[in-house]
Amino acid sequence: MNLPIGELSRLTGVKVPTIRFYEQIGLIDQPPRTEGNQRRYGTDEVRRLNFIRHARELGFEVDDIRELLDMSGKPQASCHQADSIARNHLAEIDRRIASLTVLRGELSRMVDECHHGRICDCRIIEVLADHSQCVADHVH
Amino acid sequence: MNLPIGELSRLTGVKVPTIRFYEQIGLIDQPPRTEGNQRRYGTDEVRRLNFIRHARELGFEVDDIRELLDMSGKPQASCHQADSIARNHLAEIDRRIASLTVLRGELSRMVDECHHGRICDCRIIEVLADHSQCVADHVH
DNA sequence: TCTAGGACCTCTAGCCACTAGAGGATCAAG
DNA sequence: CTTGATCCTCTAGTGGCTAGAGGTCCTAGA
Repeated sequence: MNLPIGELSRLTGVKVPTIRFYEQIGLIDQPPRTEGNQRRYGTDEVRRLNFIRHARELGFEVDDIRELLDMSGKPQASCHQADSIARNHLAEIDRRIASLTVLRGELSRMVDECHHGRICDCRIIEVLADHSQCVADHVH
Repeated sequence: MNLPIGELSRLTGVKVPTIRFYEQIGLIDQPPRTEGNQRRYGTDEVRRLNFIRHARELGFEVDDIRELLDMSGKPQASCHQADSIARNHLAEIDRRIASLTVLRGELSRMVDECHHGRICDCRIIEVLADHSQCVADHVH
């Protein structure tokens, strides 16, 4: 216990400036300070910060994490809301994967059709300059 | 020709403030102005802005677009560089899809395991609070 | 007890690609 | 000539940090 910020950082894998940032936006509480004004943390903060890191790694936004943290502090409440946050996030990830996959298709077609000649014959530049052409080709 | 910015916006699908922003960062040239200081555009800007929009839709970054625009103005040059920009971008998209897919797997497992009870029994909260547990379960 | 240097502090600014809004000027149709 | 839609500049905000300046504190070794 009584960890300085660097130690907390090492234990949780969250960078020192990021911890201070999380404090600033109210994601973690202001910890007690030494007489010389340095932050000192306990094991609660380690848990909380780990929770935050896991959630960030799973792509949750800070506002979602705020709610999830609130919930984790009310063990008797229904987990309906947590479920709904997670499901929405999952749907969002699905949307992103879908749109990146469409993108990937177009890009890869573009790259495949480039015959490494001059700019004036280059499909990459051509497609960018006239996207409708590209779409038309594709439909055909 | 001699289009006001709103008209250019309608023709290209790029919002008015975004056009001004592109001018500010030097992606498009400063156009001539009326006596009353309003921007007037010609067909060149329509083409250029369409190019930019297509490239943005394909997820290219502004710096890449800058280079691609430069190239499209040098039709006799080799398209090697354009090809390389596009290939790098494709690789980046692949990386993003891969990491989102891993994420999707974890999230969907979490959501599936939630039995809609109380927070204290909720897998979603549990996984976030102790990620190692989750990974261990998965490996097992 | 002193000192060195690593860790800490606050504050500001920057990243990307825009978006929003205030407060005012201009343009074109009727 | 009036009206109201469009235009202008400027500043600030978005998200989630990251970087750097300029300074203070803590602690281990001499």
